[in-house]
Amino acid sequence: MSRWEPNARGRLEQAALELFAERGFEQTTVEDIATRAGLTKRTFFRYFSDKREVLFGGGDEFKQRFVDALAGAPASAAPIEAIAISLETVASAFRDRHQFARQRQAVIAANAELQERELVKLASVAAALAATLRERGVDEPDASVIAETAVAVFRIAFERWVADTDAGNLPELIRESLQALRAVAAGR
Amino acid sequence: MSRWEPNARGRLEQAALELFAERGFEQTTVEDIATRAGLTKRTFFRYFSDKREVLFGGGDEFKQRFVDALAGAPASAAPIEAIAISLETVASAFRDRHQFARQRQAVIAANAELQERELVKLASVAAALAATLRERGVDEPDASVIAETAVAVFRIAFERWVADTDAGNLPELIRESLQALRAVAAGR
DNA sequence: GTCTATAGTGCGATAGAC
DNA sequence: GTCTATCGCACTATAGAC
Repeated sequence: MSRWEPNARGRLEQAALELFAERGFEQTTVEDIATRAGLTKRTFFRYFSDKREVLFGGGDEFKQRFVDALAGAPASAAPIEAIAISLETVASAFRDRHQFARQRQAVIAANAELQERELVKLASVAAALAATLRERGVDEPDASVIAETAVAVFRIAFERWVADTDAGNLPELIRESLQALRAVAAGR
Repeated sequence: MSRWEPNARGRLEQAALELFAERGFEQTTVEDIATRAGLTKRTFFRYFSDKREVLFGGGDEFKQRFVDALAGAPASAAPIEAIAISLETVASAFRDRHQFARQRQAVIAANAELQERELVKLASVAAALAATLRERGVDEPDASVIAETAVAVFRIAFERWVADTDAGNLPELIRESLQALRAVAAGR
């Protein structure tokens, strides 16, 4: 038997999600989480810079998926088409995650601090998408407007997706929201 | 002479902005702010629920300006036109505030926690605009898509405005960003 | 692993205004 | 006297330093 149980990070994330769901984010101390994971508070802060971060560990990977999909879109695609490809690609990766996403979203929805963290995560996605669009030759302010709008569309579709008890089709919801955007911008 | 100097709230806001600019948000304690304002920490928390709030006191008024301008747009105006009216109306109110906005934005830009708070404020504006659009008969997801996009456009224009040393024309920057949105959504 | 600084809260005391 | 703004103190939890 090894001195340390494996996957300390995963155990902390799991313990935190359980405890937040059971008794709420504020009613859970970092010490509680660490104890349930069989670790100490000090170890928690080795892995996560603050209490919220334990729910947002994969943030960079999430952002990177958007960026990679956008960078991989055909150079001939118009910005809005390239963005559509990026959003739908990321969306399709959530296909089997509906239950988990619902659970996580419920915890976040119950706490203002966590919602803030979520907004920051999405803002960083938007910034990364804008940078990638500039690399594709899109000038400002167009790049920022497209990137921010794309993230808004993704978020709205995602919220509609998790609000539903049975897993609908996230890419389809994305297409709907993008279509709404096109219609609105055209003045309809 | 009265026991209490008037305008405790304003003095706290002023002291906080000065101190944050002088030595940064994290290097300023609530006690520092209260002391400079001639008050105590306990009194600070009577006015502001947390340390960041002192920079976002007028948040509800800000949101209400967007909502009122949108609600006041002609019923015949298409959603995108009504939104344009709302954004430009609010923007024009900043005409004489360029210097103050720059100062405040510099403080916010220097600290991640304050940026979070700013995102929350803008998210609440978006939610209020979406609700107002629904009252105007716009269905979901269109209402949310328009509202989120509108706020993104405002933010991008505002950032460009404060980034400039001399006060440009904020409503004009808004029109530019909205035009970019229309062009992009049309696939150009 | 212990210690410290700070954010933020609860509650009662106090000093004025009326 | 009542009402209200402010203060003082004790307290918990986070977060980081040592």
